Amino acid sequence: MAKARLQKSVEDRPPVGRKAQGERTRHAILETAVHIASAEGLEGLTIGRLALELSMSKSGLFAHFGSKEELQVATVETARSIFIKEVIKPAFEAQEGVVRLWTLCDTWLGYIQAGIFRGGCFFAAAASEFDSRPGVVRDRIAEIMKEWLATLRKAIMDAQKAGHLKSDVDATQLAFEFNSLELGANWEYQLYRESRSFTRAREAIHHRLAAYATAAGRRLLPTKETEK
Amino acid sequence: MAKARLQKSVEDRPPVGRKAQGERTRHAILETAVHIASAEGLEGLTIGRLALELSMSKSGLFAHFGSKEELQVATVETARSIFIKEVIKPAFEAQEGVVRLWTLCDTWLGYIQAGIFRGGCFFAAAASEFDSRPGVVRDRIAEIMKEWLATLRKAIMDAQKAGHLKSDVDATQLAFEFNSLELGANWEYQLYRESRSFTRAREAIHHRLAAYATAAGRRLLPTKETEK
DNA sequence: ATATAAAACGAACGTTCGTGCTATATACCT
DNA sequence: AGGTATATAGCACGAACGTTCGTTTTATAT
Repeated sequence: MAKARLQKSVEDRPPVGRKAQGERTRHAILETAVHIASAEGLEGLTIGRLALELSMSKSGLFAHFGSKEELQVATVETARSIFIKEVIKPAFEAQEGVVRLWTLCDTWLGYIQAGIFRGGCFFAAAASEFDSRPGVVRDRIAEIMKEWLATLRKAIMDAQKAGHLKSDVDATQLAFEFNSLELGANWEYQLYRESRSFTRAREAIHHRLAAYATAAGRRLLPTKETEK
Repeated sequence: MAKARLQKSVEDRPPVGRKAQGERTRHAILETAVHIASAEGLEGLTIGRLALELSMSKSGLFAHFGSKEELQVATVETARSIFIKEVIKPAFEAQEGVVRLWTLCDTWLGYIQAGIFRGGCFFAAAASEFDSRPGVVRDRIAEIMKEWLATLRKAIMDAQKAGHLKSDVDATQLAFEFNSLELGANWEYQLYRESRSFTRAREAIHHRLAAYATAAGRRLLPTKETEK
């Protein structure tokens, strides 16, 4: 009785205690899983390989998930957190409007360039692997990508509302184009490892932003010299 | 004797004879392999599965290639032939210049839309699967993609030479952008199966062509109503 | 210090993978 | 007709796959 009450009060605190050990291991597993999966794919991510890399037993690792599919879903979820931390959050520290929109694209490219995931964009790889493989994994990936496209679209519309972009620009269309250019850069970079791919994508996006910007918006856009 | 002479005259005709039987089987295998691989990946393309689909024995099938890697390379090569037949050749029947350039992009999108490969663009899938997996398969894929980018780039430069596109347009940059938009459409379509993805890519490409075209080039560009 | 529940383990399951070896059937050449 | 290269099949292999099981270790709450 007293036990239950005490435990309850601790429940949402930083993970300490016997129950927390599992969570910590699980987290470590997923951290490794994300990087293997981004390079070798979510199917190439094998439980034996994962166990070996973490020097633990297959069965001990497996117990954390109950099935490979659940491991895959958990891995996707972990990748999403990383993506949010590395791309979304930094961009949302920028001022709403055309600056945030540019930062969003720029940071995306930066996160590929920095090699946050061993195999480039986790979701580009995962989407192309699972797009013709029905199931919960595919569904979750599709959801997350919709989320991302919506974020991009909203940033565009916010930039319009702020008077930085002309109002007759089709936000969905522009979001599609930006996303394509980013995926294109990722794709080319993974194949040829030339950083020019990123320059090209930045160039294309910047050019489009400058073309669609109002006078006010253009003043806020970084000049080419300012770009890193 | 008479028989032999007869055979020689037939040599380049549709394959007949005991040696030809192997070739025919091999061709049939690869035709099936390409479609499985485009959907399930070149690694997911398993010899057992392939044999089952063709109702022949694993070993009998295997004998045609000697190793899985060789089967994969041959599959990539087959996909290349199909791509050439379905995309490159039709475009090269169009007049050199901005029309051929547009046709090249339009046909590319059409070949995805038509579902020539079960899993969308074979090379988009293969590239993203093998980009972090060194070996001959990866190398061949990278070569073929360079080939495609070069074709796109040359079409752009030819359009410039023909006076259809402004000469200050950076052909490599534009080729990158067009390729990205196509890959983006393929990616989005595989996930959500909405044909709007193609409309968006066409819109973006067409818009760019119109912006970069000379007066002469603009006259040759299909109007939106003309587009299929 | 001891009871207890969570966490990790080792061994084995039945499949499927790619790859050999050996034998048989088929089609051509002399 | 007989010999020969080719094409396919049958069978077995070792390894790796995801998964299950019963047991042992570990950590904490009392």
